[in-house]
Amino acid sequence: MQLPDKYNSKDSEQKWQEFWQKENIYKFNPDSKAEIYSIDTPPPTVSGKMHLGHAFSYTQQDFVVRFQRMLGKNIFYPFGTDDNGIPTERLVEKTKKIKARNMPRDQFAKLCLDTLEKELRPTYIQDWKKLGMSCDWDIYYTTINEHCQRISQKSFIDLFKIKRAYRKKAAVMWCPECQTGISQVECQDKILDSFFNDIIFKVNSNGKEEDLIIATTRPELLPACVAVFYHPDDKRYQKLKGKKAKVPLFDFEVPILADPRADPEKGTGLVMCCTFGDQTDMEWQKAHNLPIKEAITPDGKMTKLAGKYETHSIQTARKLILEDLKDARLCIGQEPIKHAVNVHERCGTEIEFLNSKQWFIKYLDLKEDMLEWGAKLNWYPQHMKSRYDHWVKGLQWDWLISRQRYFGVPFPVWYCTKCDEIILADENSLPVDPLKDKPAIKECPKCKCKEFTPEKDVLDTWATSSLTPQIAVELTKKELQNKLYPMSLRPQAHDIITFWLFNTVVKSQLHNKVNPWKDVMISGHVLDPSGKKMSKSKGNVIEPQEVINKFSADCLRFWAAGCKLGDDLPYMEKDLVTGQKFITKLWNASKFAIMHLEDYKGETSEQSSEGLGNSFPKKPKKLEVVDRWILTRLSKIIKSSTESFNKYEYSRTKADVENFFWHELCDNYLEIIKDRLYNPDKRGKEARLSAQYGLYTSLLSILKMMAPIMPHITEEIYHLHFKNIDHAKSIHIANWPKEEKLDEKAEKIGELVVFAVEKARQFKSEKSLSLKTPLKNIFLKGKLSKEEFESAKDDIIAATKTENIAYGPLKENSEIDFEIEIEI
RNA sequence: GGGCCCGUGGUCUAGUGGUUAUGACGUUGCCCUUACAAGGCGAAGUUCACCAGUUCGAUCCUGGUCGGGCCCACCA
Repeated sequence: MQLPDKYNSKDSEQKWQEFWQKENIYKFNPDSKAEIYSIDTPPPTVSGKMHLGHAFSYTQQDFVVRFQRMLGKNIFYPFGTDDNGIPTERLVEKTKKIKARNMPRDQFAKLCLDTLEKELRPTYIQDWKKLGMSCDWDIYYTTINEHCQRISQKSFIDLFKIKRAYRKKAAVMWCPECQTGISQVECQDKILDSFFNDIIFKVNSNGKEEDLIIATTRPELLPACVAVFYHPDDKRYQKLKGKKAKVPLFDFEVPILADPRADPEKGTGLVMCCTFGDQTDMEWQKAHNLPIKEAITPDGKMTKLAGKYETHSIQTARKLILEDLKDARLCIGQEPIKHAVNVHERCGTEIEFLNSKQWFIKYLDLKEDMLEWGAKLNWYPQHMKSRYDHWVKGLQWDWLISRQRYFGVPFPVWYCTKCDEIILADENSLPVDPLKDKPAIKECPKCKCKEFTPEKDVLDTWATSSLTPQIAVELTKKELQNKLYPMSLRPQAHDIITFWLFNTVVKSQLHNKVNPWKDVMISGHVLDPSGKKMSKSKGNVIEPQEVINKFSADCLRFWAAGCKLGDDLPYMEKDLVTGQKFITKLWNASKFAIMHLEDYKGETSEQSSEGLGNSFPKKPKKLEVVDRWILTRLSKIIKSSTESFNKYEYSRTKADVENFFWHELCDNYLEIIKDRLYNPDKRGKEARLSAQYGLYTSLLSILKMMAPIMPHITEEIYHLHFKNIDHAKSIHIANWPKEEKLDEKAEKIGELVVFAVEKARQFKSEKSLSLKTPLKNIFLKGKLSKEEFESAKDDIIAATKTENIAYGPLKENSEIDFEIEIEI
């Protein structure tokens, strides 16, 4: 067969992606009896572009899934998109130049849905297909569709029934930009420039008015000041006990109190407490039963408490108040500082604390259980577990699940207009939108009132996406669901262990008292060449589609397989070249092999009825020693690769197979068997058949072991020839190669052959001779017997192009295995 | 302040209680060898961050130092 000289990755990748889809190669088989391997695929957020980090971690999970599939398992590999919540809102607001809060909720929701449907989702999903992902694309969900809304609302109702969901007025973390409460996990640190301002409070001390200097970064909160604190051991301020301080500009008095949480080292050792400046302020408010003063409105403006500063923004009020303080000589110093503040991870706005009525999931009492749940998961790599533990130990808030937003899953809740009784939706009517729908009951069970107020809030997106195992599994028929859940694997990157992984475990345990999966595999991040995280704001982002266009998906995957699971990897374009070279080498070696296998039918021993490639050809009666050598080497590689893959160490499989293919198979084996392949008249038909068997078996095995990593090129080569004998519809549903009995003796002899071949090559290279230059004499010494040497003699002569070869024994106690002298 | 990870030829990395310490990219020499010249085959290059300890022996184990990254906390 005449094969094209070059492999065209662009055509090939598209061709095979279409083939896989058309032939349903990756389709989950609900009727199969095979062991099920189910994956809780991460649903990517549609509102962003796919970035290299996605490509990196999604291909890594795909390696594992493809391997499991070739082991013969029935793969349940769904694909979803996460498109509800603030990210979508922000994108739609930006592209359509509108504001959600200025239009009716259902109208805005419809706009979001339309935009998703028509503009965002189709091209987005296409990007994932181009990576060569082997998902069953028909098992599809979007976190905003009815299916997900129903499951999410049902989850809420169930949690309410077991008294885990509760509603309470409390101080919550608030984003003034998004105008919603947020949860602990959505906060991020940001270092900002600020000033530490020394402000004068007055205290009446024995009839005299004295100055108290208090340092603060937030003078705009003066109107909400409720107390002044000092440390109980701070000698300077003991005399202030029981006195009152007068707040500057606002001229009201607050108590001066002692509390160990006041740091004597910080500022002047005096601190003002305002509800709600930060978390300590809230603790003080509770501990000392201080009044609640709200200075800030939900949209980040000053309240009427601020007097003449009312309606100004926080920033402006800060500026104005400082100016006024300075004018009144009440601000006597400013020290520029850099300090970390909490910002909302979606928009970067500084977090405020606001008193409001919200829904929570009660779980702070479960910390011990959470640690146990985490310990029951199989973590790959193991050390990622500590991130989970660390997060659990640091939890301080119950999970705030209500969001004062527009596009999301609504709470299935109404309130009695008169008595505020909570009315849940009927479970059979889910999903509901309380803004449009009516509750099932006609009157309040408590007060008989007939009017209800709908809950306007929507659920936190994580309240829905933490249900992805149930969401995916419930897309199948009921009898299967127990087999699919708990799932086999959760793959994801390490940045969302505290968001998605943690929340999913919590929900699964609260609902079903089991972990949602057995294994978790955690991928690392892609860094820029200088080792920094890639992010839009830094402008160092590389788009995977560019990489695929310039190189190929297989190259990208080969690159992603080059680092250990969980490791971060700096992206350097030159590293993609390696994969391309590998593809070229694989193509050329296959071209050579297929050329010499054209007449090889292999007398297959058995054929699989299911079309799974397990019909290995019969072993020829006589196998040459070099062929037994390569097959033994191959078996060892198969064994180690299989073990590595089972432990999610795909990078090791890749490295082992790559090395075996290039340096053992191509550099040596192919060179050694050429003589037998090309010259059956000289070496005999049997010797040729033996070489063909070795060549066929080792190359097919290499292709199969590389198939999870480079699915396109391996499929292409498989179909060019190997399929005719191996009989699988696709290499990806062919059987993973099996190791065979090792032939230790042949392996030793093979080492001698390789030694001679490599030395001869080195000899010629050092003398600047062409590799085809004939050699006159080779004197070999080794610990092998004369007969053992003789069994490989013809192959050594042919591969080194030597006229005469002599062999002698090496001393028993010699430290080296072989010795060689070469004469030209 | 706490936790986790990491520090191996110029660059990125593999790895193990005893190896001539992987491999790739880069550098360099040679070779049109009947698979492979936008290629192949050779060669050079690493005191395995530093210091101490355990050990017959440490790049690998322990402790410390320095440096880098990530996460969490604080954030008046």
